[in-house]
Amino acid sequence: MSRPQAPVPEPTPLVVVAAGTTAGSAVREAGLPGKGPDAVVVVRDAEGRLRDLSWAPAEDTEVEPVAADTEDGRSVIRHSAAHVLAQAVQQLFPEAKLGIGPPVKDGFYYDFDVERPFTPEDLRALEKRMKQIIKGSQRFSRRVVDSVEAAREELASEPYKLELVDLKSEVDTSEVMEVGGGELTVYDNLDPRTGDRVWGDLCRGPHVPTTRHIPAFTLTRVAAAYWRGNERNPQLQRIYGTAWESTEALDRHLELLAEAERRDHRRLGAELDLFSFPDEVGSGLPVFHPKGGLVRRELEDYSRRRHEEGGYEFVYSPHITKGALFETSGHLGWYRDGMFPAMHLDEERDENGVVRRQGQDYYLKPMNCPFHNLIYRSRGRSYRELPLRLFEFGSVYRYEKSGVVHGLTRVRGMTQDDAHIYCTPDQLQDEIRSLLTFVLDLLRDYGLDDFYLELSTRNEEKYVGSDEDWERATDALRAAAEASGLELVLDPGGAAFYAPKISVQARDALGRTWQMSTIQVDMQLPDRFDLEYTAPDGSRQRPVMVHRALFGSIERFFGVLTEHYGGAFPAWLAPVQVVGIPIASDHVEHLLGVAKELRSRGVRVEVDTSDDRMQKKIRNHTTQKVPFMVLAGANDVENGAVSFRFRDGGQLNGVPVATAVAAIADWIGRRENSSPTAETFEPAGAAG
RNA sequence: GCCGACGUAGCUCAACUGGCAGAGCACUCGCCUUGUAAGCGAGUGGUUAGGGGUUCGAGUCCCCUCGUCGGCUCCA
Repeated sequence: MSRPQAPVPEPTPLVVVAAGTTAGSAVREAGLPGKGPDAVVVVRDAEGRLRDLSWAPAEDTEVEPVAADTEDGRSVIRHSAAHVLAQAVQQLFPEAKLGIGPPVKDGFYYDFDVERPFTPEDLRALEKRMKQIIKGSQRFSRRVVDSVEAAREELASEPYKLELVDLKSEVDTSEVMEVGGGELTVYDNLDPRTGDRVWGDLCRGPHVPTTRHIPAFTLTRVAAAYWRGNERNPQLQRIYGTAWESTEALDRHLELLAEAERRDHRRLGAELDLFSFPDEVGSGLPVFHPKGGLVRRELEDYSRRRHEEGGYEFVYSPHITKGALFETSGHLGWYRDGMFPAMHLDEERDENGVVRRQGQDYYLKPMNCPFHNLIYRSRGRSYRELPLRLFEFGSVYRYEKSGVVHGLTRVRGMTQDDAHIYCTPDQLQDEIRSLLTFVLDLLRDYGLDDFYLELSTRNEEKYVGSDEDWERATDALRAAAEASGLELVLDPGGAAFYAPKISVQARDALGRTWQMSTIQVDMQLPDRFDLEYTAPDGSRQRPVMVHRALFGSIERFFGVLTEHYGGAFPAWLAPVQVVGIPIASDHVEHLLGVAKELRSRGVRVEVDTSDDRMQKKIRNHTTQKVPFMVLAGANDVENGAVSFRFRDGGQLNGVPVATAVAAIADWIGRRENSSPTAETFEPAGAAG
C-alpha cells in the first residue's frame, strides 16, 4: 500500500472574467470542464480568495480556476456537502438547530442540537435524503445580509447561528467558517425550476454551483461535540461524512480506511499474539505476550546499543516516590490531575483515632526527570563531565482520562526511552543539533524515514520561567530544526509549562503522521533542583537540561511500527524469523538440522512438525507474517538444499543449506527493513 | 470527565416479536504422508462482562458497575 497520491493537476491557466459577467461563464468560454473529476467548481481571485462561479466582478479580473480534484476543490465540495447534510437533517428533524459545518481533513461534519441523538438508521435515512437533494440540482445562491440586525431577524430560530452573528459583530474573525470576510452572507439553496428558496444557511462560502456538483459522498459516523469546542458549553450531535470529486476517489479513500483498519495495531496485537489489555489489569495497561516481548526486546536492545555508542550512561529509578520530589519538580502543582492519586502510607493513630505519626504521600511517577536530577546532584559535578547524558527505559504512569485511552498509543502505564542531558549553556546549540541527528538516524534504522518537525512554543497561559530563558531555549531549538533541513511547522502555545520543544513527526506507510520523538530544553528544573557544576574558573554554574524521548514511549512506538509494517515486521524484529516446513514427516529431520545451524547464528527459527498439511502450514505462517518460510521435500533432502517461500508468495527453490543459512543470517544482520522477496533476497551464490 | 454505540466459546459472528445458547475458525484426539494460502472425522469449550430488578420464563426489557469502540475535552 503506497501513500495516497494527490493527482498532480496540470498548471491551470488563468482566465479573465469580463466586468459584469460571471466567473462561471468565463470558465465555460475558456473550454474548461464543467463536470467530471476535474470540473471547475470555484475560482481564486487575485487576492487568493476563493469565489463562487456565480461571482461577477465589477471590473475585468484575472482568476485561477479551481478544479474539483484539488485540495481546495475538495474542501468546497465537502463544505457544500455539509450544507446538504444540514438541509436533510432539518427536513427529517425539523426541530434540529444548526451548529457549524466546516470541511475538515478528508471530509466534513455538521453539528446539530437535537433532542434525541442520531442513530445509525438516521444516518442511512439522511444519506438517502441527501441523495435526493443532490439529484434535485439545487442552486447555491449567495446573498449579502444588509445588517447584523437583519441577520438576527432572519436567524431568530437558530440560537447557535445567532451567537455566531453576535460574535461576528464584536470581532471580525475569519476563524469561523460561517462568518468572516467583512460581510455577513447567507447561502440559499434554490429550486432550479421555480427558483424558490428551499433552504438556507449563514455561511461565508464559497460553494459549488449546484448540489449536482457533489459527485460522491458518504456519512461515516456520529458523535457528540461541545459547542465551540468548550466543555462548559452544551454538547451537540456531530455527523461526520466524506465527499470526493468522483466515486473512484471516494472508493480509494474508503479502501485506505479499510487498510488502516486491517493494520490497526489492536487487531494485529491479538491476531499475532503480541500483547493484550486484560480487563483484570485495568484500562490502558498492556501486557506483552512472548512474541510481542521479542519484538519489544529487539527494539530496545538496538536502541540501547546505539545509545551506548552515542555516549549515554544508563540509569535506573523506582516507579514510586514520596510526594516531596514532585513538589520540588513542580509536577504536583501543575499536573496533579494527570497523576495517579497518592497512596497515603505509614500513618499511625492511637486508640482514639488521633494521628500519632504523620503519614507520607507516595506517588507513581509520571516522569523520570526528577530522579535523574537527583542522580546528577548526588555529588559535585565538573564542567569536564558535561554533557552528561543519562538514559533510562523508565516506566511512568499517567492517569489519562477514560475517554482518551487508546490501544498502545495512549496508555496509563508506559515505558519511555527517556534521556536527560545536562550541559553548559555554550554546549546547548551543538548538543541539540547532534541530538536531532541522532534521533532521526535511529528512527530511520527502524524504517521510518519521512519526517517533519514541529516547534512548540510557550503557552502564555501556562508557563513558568523568565522571558529570556524561554527565548534562549526556543532559539536553540529553532536553530537546530532549521539546520536539519526538514520541514518545520510551528505550534504556537503547544509547549509544556516548563520548556519549549521540538517534536519529530513521522509519516507511516499509509501517509498518516505520528508524533515520535520530543526534544525539550529545560531551564526550570535545574533551578528547582539547584543543579550546579564547577566551571573552569572554579565558579558554580547552573547547567542547562535537555529532555528527550525518542520513541516517545516504547508502547506507542511499538504500536506505530506495527501499523507501519502492517504486522509484517522486518526480519530483524520479527518474533519468528524462519519457519521450517517439511513436505512430509520424512523431511523433518533435514529441517531440524537446518534450524540448528540457523539457531547457532542467532536466528529465531521453528520447525512446524504438526500434523497439518504443508499447504495449511504455509497458510498459517503466512497469516502470522513470518518473513522466511523454508520448505524441504525429497528433492531438497537429496540435494542438501531448502526451498524458500516469502511473504509475498514468491519462491526460490533448491538453495544449498549453507548458502541459505548464510543469506538469512546476513539479511537479519543487516537489519534490512523491507520484506524479503525472491527478487531482493539473493543467496550468496546467486549474488556472486 | 462528557455524549453515543456496543459487550454471547480463545477469535469472528448467529439465536424472529421474551420461550431448550448455536456455527465456522482455533484447541485436543484419531485417520491421512502430502511440493508452495485451509485434507477428513470425532471431541473439549458458555454463570451470555459483573451485580440487581421486572416476568411463569431474560442473551433479549429496566437500573447500577466494569470494559471496549467512535467522537468532544485533555495530553507533563
